[in-house]
Amino acid sequence: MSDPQQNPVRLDALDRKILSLLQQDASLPLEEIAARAGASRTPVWNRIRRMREQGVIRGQVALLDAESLGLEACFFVLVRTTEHDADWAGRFLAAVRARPEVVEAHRLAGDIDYILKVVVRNARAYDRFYQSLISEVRIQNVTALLSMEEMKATHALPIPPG
Amino acid sequence: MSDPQQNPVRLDALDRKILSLLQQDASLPLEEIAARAGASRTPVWNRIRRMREQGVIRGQVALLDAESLGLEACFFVLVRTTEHDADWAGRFLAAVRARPEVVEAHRLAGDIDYILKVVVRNARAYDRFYQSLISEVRIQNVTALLSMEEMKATHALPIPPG
DNA sequence: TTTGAAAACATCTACAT
DNA sequence: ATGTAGATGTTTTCAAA
Repeated sequence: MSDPQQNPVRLDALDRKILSLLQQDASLPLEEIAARAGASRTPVWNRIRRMREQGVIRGQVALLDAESLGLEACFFVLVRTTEHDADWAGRFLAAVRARPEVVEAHRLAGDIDYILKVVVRNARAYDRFYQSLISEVRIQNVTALLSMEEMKATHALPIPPG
Repeated sequence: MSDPQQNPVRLDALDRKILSLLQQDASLPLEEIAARAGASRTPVWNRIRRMREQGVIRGQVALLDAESLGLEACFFVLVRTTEHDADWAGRFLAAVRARPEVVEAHRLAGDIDYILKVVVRNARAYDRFYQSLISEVRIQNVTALLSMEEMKATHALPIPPG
């Protein structure tokens, strides 16, 4: 937690194995993680602590089921703007950060300026979001891509080999 | 875990408060969650157990820092295909599921057929992924959107009010 | 809902390898 | 740097009030 992303940290095979287990299931007891990683508690625990301090492990969260929460619609929103000054960008950033239905937002290279991932109850809720967003910041062009089926979704990053 | 997404489960305000806390930080002690939710341990614990059984809570994972792992590039890949038969779709699904660098894949409504989110070390690694994918399944047209900046990224779903 | 208490677990230390 | 072992405090889990 102390050292947020001080870039490529050196990780050995045991570190990577531990990370791989933890990002699949962080509720495993330490002893189980140690067993599966082929080591014993103390070294595994020391590595976990070190990786937390280094910021490699950012935290631990519960994953919820969108459908159980009544969140049945997911849109990817492609945004083009004519305005590229810092003031506009700041207001757009604030608008996006303030809306919990925007679960992801990226600034892009190339001809589309931004992509958003928006999770809402239904199409009507998306429209409310959209109207609210364009009333707050001027946007040249918006294309909404509606997800019909989540084929794959993981929170596990691909851990590169050494 | 027993009852995967049996759709809109009834949740009261306390359930939602608990979920909101857990999806921000699942390492909080039960007592802390109870205190912040304004209840005591046992009822909170019973609700957490119930929501796990109902599949509202899908699990608990560690979140890793992409940069620390040397994963500096993120692409959104827009895929168009001419082939819409079940066989092609099955092979595409298998190809996508087999590749850990694809962290998300959706089948879309409309003129673009699929969107993928791909996390890799750099542009060269993306090109390897791309070459490998198109050698495995025929694809009509691919547009890759390169993320220059992750403006927002959360694993927390927006929890709708009652 | 609260309290209390048993069992499981994480955490840290010390020592040996 | 890793393993073993154990001490300590915390947390989960469950029973009972």
